[in-house]
Amino acid sequence: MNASAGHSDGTVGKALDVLDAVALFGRPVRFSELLAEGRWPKATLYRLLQTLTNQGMLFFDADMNTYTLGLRLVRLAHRAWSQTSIAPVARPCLDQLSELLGKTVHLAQLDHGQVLYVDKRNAHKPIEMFSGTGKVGPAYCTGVGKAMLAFLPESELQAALKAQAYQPHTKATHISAESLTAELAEIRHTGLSFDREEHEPGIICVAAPILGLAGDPLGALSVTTSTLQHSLTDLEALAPDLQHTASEIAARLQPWANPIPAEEA
Amino acid sequence: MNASAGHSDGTVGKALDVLDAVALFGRPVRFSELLAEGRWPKATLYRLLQTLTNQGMLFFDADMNTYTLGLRLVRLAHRAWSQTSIAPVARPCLDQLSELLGKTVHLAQLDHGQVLYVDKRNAHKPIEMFSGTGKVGPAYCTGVGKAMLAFLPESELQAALKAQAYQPHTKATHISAESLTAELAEIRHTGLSFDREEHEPGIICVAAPILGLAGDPLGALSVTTSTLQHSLTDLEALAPDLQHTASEIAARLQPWANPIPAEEA
DNA sequence: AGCTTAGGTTCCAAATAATGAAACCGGGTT
DNA sequence: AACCCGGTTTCATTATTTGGAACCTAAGCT
Repeated sequence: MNASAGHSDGTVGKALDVLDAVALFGRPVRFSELLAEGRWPKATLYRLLQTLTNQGMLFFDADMNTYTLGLRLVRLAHRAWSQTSIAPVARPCLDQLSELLGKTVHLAQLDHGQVLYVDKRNAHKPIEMFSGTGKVGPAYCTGVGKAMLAFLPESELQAALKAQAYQPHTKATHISAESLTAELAEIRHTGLSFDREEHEPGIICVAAPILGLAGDPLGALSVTTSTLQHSLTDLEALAPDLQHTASEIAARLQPWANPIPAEEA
Repeated sequence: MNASAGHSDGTVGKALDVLDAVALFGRPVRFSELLAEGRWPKATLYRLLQTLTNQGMLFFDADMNTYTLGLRLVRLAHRAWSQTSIAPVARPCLDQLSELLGKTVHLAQLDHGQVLYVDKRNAHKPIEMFSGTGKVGPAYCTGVGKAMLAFLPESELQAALKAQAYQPHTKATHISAESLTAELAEIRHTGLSFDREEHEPGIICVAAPILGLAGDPLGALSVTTSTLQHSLTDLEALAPDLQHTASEIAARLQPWANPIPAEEA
């Protein structure tokens, strides 16, 4: 019945919940810390952790008595990354764009109506690490999100629109599918999408979709800044570079679009 | 009773095996393709896939009737990556070294006696994508592998030595724990490890370990080239740069090594 | 059409694995 | 010594998993 991200089916579900819990801590966790969440009985949690550790999904540091995400997961990570993400292909383009503009650049994909950030470059600073990438965000109130929604085929768009939360993060946030749809039409025309402080006050961005052969959105690219530093007009001036990079990425993605395995063991 | 295979404990184990199987395909997989592996009975595989899909670890494309790695996995993957892999921390250092030397550079970690490549930079070419990273290789016949083995504490070393396959990939490959152990002693002295065409004919490399506070191997760094372009002596000349970068990475890793949470939820 | 096959899906009783309260350890503290 | 705390193990009970076989379809073939 409960379809939300909870305790739905089976042992596997619970095990994965534990995995999530460990991941969520973002640092080595002690057994008791997880137990304190009160989500699992002692013995059950213990066995679950043991199983996951045996399986290499978790790593147990015997010295500290702590659990961390395991190397098997890292291995899966690479596979997941290179299979479901356009990031590896887009990387050089992102580098280039980032260097050219010297601003914060995001690369995102759409998944089940939500935005998944798959890569990022920070303004000049000596490359902050993975911050942001892997995070999931809303589609209806972000530049990249809207850029992708705008080019979704009708059936998928409807599903995606339904999946949005329409929470008023700021005064500018779209709070209904209707107002959003109106803007999407415009985005479809210009091929450009703006975040006008719709997600966070003071934060604005321009985004462009990365389109496949069939005009379907493969991903989106954005440049983010704050109202303190730039205006929307400033951002609009960056559009050509953005769109150029977007189409370059699209071009690199072409061959991959075909069903060509082409991989050795 | 069944303790032979080592894995396959419980339902979770099987589910994760299925996950691996899907990941291994490297492309959308049909139910029947997985079934054809003969590893699971029909109904069982079906339910496992369903569970994993419900859990978001797999994504099911209803049009094509295919399974792919799911969003939840991708999210976990990123966490795993940034938490248990030294790659994010080492990234800028790798960039620097790669630019300095203009050669192929590898970053690896040890996983159950095997080498896991976690990052890579290719010679000058505009950065070939993720090729290699995420791959697992042998420790006994690679530069990075030996570099890490050499600094393993005795007990772990014994376990790791046993885990090696000692397959004679080339004429230079170590084919026994004894000859390998002898070289490891030398590596421990010099802090430098060579691959003298032990894995692939014509391919040589220098590697240096990345050592933690306790002298334990956190990972290893290598520069690879071919005998057509360079000699071992050429590579030896790069040692200082290699080792400098290795210790720089080690230094960046330090704070993480200490049991300092110092982070809010 | 009729007949057959292949890819998926569902049933159900038996076999198995998960469960969790409670007991148990080992080592610090009071 | 008695007590607590974090972690580990036991064990009878319970619920889930299991997988052979039957069952759908939607193609393919004669």
